[in-house]
Amino acid sequence: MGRSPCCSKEGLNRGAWTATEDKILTDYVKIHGEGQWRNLPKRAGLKRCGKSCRLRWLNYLRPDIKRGNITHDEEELIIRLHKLLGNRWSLIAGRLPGRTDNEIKNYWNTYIGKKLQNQQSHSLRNHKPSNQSQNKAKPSIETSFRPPSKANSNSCVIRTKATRCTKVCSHRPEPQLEDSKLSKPRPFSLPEEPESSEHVPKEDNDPSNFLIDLEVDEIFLSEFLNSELSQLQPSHFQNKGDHSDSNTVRCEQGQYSSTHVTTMIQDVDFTAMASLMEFELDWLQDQADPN
DNA sequence: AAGCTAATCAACCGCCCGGTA
DNA sequence: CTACCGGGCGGTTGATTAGCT
Repeated sequence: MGRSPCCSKEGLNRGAWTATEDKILTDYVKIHGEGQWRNLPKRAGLKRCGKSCRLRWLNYLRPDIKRGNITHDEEELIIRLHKLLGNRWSLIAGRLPGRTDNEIKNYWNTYIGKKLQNQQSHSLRNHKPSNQSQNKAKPSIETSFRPPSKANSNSCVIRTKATRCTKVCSHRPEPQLEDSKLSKPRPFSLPEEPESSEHVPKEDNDPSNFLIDLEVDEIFLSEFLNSELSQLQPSHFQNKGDHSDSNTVRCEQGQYSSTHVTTMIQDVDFTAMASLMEFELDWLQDQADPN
């Protein structure tokens, strides 16, 4: 039994949103708030699917959307979060204020993934490892990256052709124009040596300072996943029903869905995790009350 | 200058999940 | 327990744009 479609597609506008549609949607959400997306188009007088309205609002019209290029620090954070969370774009976006999952996903698929691919192929050329060592290689961020299908056919090909990224702007103030269409960010070239970040000054209000708390998260999550979960029964790692793994967190070899983690949390020995929790709680307290 | 190619990213699609009646 | 609804998510598509020849 299939689901009923979210809306009748007949007579609805598709494709790019017009300024008028944007205004109608923005005005409506400002007055009535988010939610009830299915009914929103009818009530607001938009010839759009409710899902489309939600997406437009979340990815483009929300007032807290951060426009402009992804900074070097944000990129680092994305890479590290992706290492932890895999393609959980919404979770990753949750740690990057003002960035949307769609934006991060696109950014990953274009810049970062490509860069990592290039780095990988570069090291492969340099080291030429044996097949055996290749097969036993630990899954990494590089191998977990999957480029868009269009690029699949030649995903192993190293693009030597220059791209159109000619603007070097690793850290610059983003334009804040009224018309978001006019301020549409254009691509920028990634630094050749991402490790050197000395040219990127840190500001106090720089959201990329989230890197700091990521240190805690990463330690905590890694300890949690790697130590406690490894002691659990294999049954814990089975997906419930025949659902796909769309809601799972990939962490090296294991996959854990949020519900499984909940189940596992119920089963683990909490005293064994006390020190980890204390560490996290201390840190949280420090954040809440620095004095 | 024109045509071609590749990159970008907003938008779409389909599936899944949680809540509820 | 089941069906349905609303919403969210990740993967994919395609129009637009920019760079190259």
